[in-house]
Amino acid sequence: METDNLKATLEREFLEGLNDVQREAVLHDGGPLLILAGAGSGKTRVITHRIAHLIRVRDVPSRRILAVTFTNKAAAEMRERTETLVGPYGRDAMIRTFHSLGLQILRENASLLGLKSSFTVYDPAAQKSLAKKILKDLKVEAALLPPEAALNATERARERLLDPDSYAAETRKDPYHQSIAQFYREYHKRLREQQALDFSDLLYETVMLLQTNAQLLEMCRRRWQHLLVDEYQDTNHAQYRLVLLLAGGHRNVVVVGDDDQSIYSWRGADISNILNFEKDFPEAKVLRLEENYRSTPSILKLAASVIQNNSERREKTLFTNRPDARPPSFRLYQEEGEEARSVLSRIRELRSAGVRLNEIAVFYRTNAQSRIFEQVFREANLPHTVFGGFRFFDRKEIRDLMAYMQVLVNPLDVENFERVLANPPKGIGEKTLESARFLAGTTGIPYLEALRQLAVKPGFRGAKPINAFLANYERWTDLNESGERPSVILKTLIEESGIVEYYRKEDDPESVSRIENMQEFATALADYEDRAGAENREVDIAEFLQSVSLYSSESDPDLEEEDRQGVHLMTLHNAKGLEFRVVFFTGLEESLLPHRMSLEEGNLEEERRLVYVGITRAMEQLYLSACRFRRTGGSFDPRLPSRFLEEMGIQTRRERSYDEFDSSWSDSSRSYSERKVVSRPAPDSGSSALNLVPGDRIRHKSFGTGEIEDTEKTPAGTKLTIRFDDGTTRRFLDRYTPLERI
DNA sequence: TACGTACGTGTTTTT
DNA sequence: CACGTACGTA
Repeated sequence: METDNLKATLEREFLEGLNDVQREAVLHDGGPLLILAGAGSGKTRVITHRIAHLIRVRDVPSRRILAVTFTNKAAAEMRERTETLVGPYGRDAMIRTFHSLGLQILRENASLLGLKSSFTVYDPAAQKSLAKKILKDLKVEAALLPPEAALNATERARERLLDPDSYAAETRKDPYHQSIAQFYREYHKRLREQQALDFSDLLYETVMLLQTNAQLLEMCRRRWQHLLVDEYQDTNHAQYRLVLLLAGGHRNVVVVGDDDQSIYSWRGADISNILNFEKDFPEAKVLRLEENYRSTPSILKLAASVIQNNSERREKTLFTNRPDARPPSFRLYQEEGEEARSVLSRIRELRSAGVRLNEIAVFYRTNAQSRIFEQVFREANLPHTVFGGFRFFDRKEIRDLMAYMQVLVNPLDVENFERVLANPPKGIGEKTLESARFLAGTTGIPYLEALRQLAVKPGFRGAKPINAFLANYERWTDLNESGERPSVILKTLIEESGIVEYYRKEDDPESVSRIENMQEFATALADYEDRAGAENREVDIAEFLQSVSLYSSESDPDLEEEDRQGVHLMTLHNAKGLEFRVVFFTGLEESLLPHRMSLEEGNLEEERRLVYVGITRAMEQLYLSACRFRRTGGSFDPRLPSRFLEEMGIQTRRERSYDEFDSSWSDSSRSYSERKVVSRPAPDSGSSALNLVPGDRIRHKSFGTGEIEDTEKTPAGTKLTIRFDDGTTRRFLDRYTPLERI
């Protein structure tokens, strides 16, 4: 009786504040459920409340629940919010990313794959170094097939679950595609020889394992009786198959997503997974969450005006009952420095008006754009956090040390071995590495053994440094195998590898920070051990490296909370799933957004979704901006305002202040877009008429005199490369650049 | 042969 | 601007 009362109370608690559709989703009995959740419609809320409901009201043991997301950040948030609802009752719920789920299943069953559970997960650097060697061995010109392209193609194939044979079979017979097929075959072979997997393998091999091993599949289905998948619109084929496999028995699968927010097609995401859910599960119930709780009506309206231009989408209308606040605004700046300084001063105003800094975000399309904001904010002492750029674990000295640890765990890992042999420099160069590789490759002996044999080979001159290294390596291996604490091993490596001496150069502040980073790394590992120790878990190097490898490009797990202070700087891709009171959406320029590359790939609709994602992150205030000119690399190029601004009905003809814009825009966005008031800058206000050729002398009003070095016809006009007399080289589009012939 | 430096060249998004 | 390659020196 008492428990019934308790349950009723809990049930009410978990439904409180939810709308009818959200309640229906939480209460959904079982079986397949598709939730089409518009931006800001409370989907994370629905998922976490449903988990809470399952555990506390329906008595599902938390270890029977599996929730899958795409990013560690999202998983962490989901875990946190579940804990808020059910406290320790949710402790055993498995809330993870697809990749970490795969990794766990593979570790537990490595032997079924013919791998040791100590296998290595290659990071992009290791992948690339392996790819280069393979292409060289296959004698494929780098110009024909760059390593990145080869890797990209193989990863796409892997995501489609094509093994090298089926890939070769369906590949066109031109030399380019044949080279890729050949590459894929060799790449896969070498990864396995080196006891290594790459990111796409974590999904591919998991699917293969479950497909070929009925017993294991049955175990997984029994283990996870309820499956919840977030951001379903971003699943690739492998992830999709994984969901079908895991849900196959009980069919208790809830997927949540929004086709308008699919922004990862370039990573193999297939929007038809969400569009066809009802075909895969004909008995599926479909719910639509269309009430937005996040943004003001004018922000939502702006978002709708953009996204409605997409043709491939499920029509839906978001509405909100929130009161309107300050309408979104647009401002055009001269260059990115001005844009950044203006954002800074607006942030200062917001701060004095009581907005906390971590409620503010600055968005941009590419990571390179963060630089100017970091610089301006740093000079102004404005606290800020950059997401997704280079992080602690990406630093060279840290990666080097991780390679040292990695080869202690997996001596067959050639990529990390070569990194270790080359860093810090120890008298072992490219030629030696090549010989060892060749010896290992032709005789089939392990790389380490090849190195040993090379050192005693008559006539081989580079034996001394090899022997010195091997002696070190054996000592470190003994230390590891004697069960020494990982942090002690790391400290030993820092002291004995020569890495400190190498980086300790003169009074370079850079090298001081490198050495500090290494110490910090050792401390982080010691903390990790202590935390695991508190749970009575043994930590080995392999486990630590794994936990780091999956966090590679996200935030540093340790510095997380404290460092989250200040204004958030991030790419649009990083912004998905987050919300902020105030959003500065910067760099809305042609060739940046839509990005030139996407345009060439015919991916305009995805760029539009990116804009949609950006706009819908804003709760109260949204500031859009673009620049007339932008410095990229060495040159300073003119930019046109993004076509998406036109779609929003935003007037971009001349520079306007925020207030001017507010009054003219606020309530008439439609009529602007219908009249197409946006005009491009005059087609030619530059120097096209001069018909400049290499060798001509010119004068530029800002940069002085110089000589035309090169001209190149591009779709946008003729691109001039000018070498100025001060020695600098700059590139301009002739039609935008007034020049004087001298 | 190893390694540092000078130059030239191309530039999205990330688990 | 930052990375990768080509070259020159020890």
